[in-house]
Amino acid sequence: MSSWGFLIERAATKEINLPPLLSRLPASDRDSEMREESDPYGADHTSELRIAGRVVLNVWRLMRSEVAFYSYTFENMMFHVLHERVPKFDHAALTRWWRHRTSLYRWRVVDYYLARAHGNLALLDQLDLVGRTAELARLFGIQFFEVISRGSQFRVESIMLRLAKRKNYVAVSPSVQQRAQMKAPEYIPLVMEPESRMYTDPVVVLDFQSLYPSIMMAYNYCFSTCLGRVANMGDTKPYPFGCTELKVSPQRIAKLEDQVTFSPGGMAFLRPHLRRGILPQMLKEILDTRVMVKKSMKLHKEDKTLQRVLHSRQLGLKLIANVTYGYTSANFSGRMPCMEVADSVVSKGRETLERTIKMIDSNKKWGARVVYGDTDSVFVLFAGKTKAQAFDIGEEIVAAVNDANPKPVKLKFEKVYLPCILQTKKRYVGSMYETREQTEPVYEAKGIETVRRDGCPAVAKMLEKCLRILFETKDVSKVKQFTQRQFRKVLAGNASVQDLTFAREFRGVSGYKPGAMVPALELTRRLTRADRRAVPRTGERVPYVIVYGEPGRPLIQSVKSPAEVLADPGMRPNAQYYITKVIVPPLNRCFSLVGADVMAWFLELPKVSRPRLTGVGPRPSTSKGSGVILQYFASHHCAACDALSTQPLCDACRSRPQSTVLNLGSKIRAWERACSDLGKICRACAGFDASYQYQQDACKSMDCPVVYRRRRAELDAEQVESVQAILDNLML
DNA sequence: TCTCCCTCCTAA
DNA sequence: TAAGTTAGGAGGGAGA
Repeated sequence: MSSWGFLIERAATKEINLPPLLSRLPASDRDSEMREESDPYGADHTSELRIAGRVVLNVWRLMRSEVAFYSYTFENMMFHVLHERVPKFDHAALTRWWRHRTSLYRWRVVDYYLARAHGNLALLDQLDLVGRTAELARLFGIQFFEVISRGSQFRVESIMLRLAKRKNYVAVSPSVQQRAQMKAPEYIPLVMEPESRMYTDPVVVLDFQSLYPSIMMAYNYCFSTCLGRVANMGDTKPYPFGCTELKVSPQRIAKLEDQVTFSPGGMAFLRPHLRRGILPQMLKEILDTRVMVKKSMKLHKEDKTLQRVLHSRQLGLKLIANVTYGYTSANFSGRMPCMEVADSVVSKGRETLERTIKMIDSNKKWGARVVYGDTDSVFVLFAGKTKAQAFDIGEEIVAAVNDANPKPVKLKFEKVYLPCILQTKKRYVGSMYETREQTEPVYEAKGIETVRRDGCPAVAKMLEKCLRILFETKDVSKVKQFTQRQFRKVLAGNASVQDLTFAREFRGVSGYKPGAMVPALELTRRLTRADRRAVPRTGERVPYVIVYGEPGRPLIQSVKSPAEVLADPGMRPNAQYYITKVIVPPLNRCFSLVGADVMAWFLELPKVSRPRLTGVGPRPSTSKGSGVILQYFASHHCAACDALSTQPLCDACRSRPQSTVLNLGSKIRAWERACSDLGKICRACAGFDASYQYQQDACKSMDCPVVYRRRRAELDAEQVESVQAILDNLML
């Protein structure tokens, strides 16, 4: 939007087709182009820009698949990846400087853009993106850009087909119709419904290492070894198999009698001595290589560069092993799916897990009980046992289970939770010990709001803090104390707007069903009316805040961008909404399990806490909507004590002028000091000297907490004038 | 108030 | 033109 995209659009208005000129084939305008926003492919995937003979990297899109953040703006990435604060100036300021007579100002613009160009390269460098992509390309035997632009099916095929070719196998290429006619899967992985409560006894987590790949290896499951359904055995005619058909004569089947195994789903597979499957062989090679790579990592501990290369290599190998199963079950987009193989893997995995659970539960000696399990893991409760005992018996269980399963299926001791909360399927949190020697536990959460990015940061922070307090002190009253303090902060309007900002991925203007109520879409529609280039890129995370609105109106009308909220003093985050709808429910989902009611804690708070008054005295409203909002929600407050009042000062404060004068004076000083201090920090960060005084040129970064606080402080300072007037009257 | 549908994000 | 899978919880809106 602000680099090549802008230049190309700009050139187009001058009737210059820029992309070919950037390419290695300037004469051909066919292979270099910018994809349209409406283009279903490309826009949401790699780069919207295609330049012949060059690899175009879209840095933020790469970052998006690389790390999980609330926002992927340049400034936010620079801070979280490189721990560097960089300013963001708006086009107006940059234009003003560029047109300025003195070169000092013009240089500022050049510096600004140079810093961005360098920053992009520094980000790529820091994450070693080019190095790792090249390593994956080597590993899978595909091209550099294909690592980015193509999916995992391509990678699996690249490796699998090389093996298959040696054995003279040819892969089938089913048509779309054939794929659609394939049988539906019949098995699903086992996900237990946990007993939803807090566990104060040790809970041991055991999981199977690479369960699906090891099952394929252990039982020789592969396209090339599958004979299809037992029910079809003996058919003289071809019977359905995968996307196509299979024909094995009854005579051959009879001969094979002892040479086949059956999956729980009723599929027959050849034993490995008769024919070794391609997939098992491929997986074995991959996992053996991974073990080798890990060994050599241990050998070359000092060589940092080599470590990095080896690490990404072993990660790539793990990745490819895990998606091999996905390749066989890709019934929507698959290029060669085979439900018979995929279903067998799932059914065998399920059977393995069920067998494990039965084994643990039925062994009285262990005194253990499985309380939860998901696909390849079991959570084992040791009621009344110590942590040390849990480690001992856990190891014993692992050994016993491994004895009962063929190689390379392997159960592994993962960790002990003490204590933990199991909320629902796929949602739990606990204090984790990974080794016997560990004395300080590590907080770990899965699936709950502390690890999700669809709430606002305030929820994640509060929930995590509350859980830590609970785990550390086992004292719910301490949690209550903390929670109520935070509620008061939100009610008083003292919470950071940044912490109350949601961010959701934008799917494109045409990416939603008609009538879908989506904040990101609603916001985009409104903002693009002012600037049609303001449409977010597909996949970009769009931030928004919920402000006070008219009662009874749908929530969607209270969706505002953080910039709008900061620019308009009439808008305040909707404290009621945030507390009762956003913060309390996730907290309650945890704390109702220990008998607490967070909503009751909130209702206990005195009702006087109200949204802070934004305008003192008569004050022109800066936007059309704010008048309405003020009318409904911001009743007038006393400038000195914040109590409700129709006058600028309440009767109580007017009756004791001396203390009120002091109070107002110190308020003004505090606002001005905050404004000036925060301004200093921002100017230093943006590379201005101390004398620089133009406020309108200030940094506009929406990802910087200092900028947020500064802009709030500026709004407070705007009140100085009216408060000063009240003060003057009082003195008179 | 309940149900259904859509959207979003995470676990495995 | 490309696209690994399913399970699962949760919130919001519309309509019964």
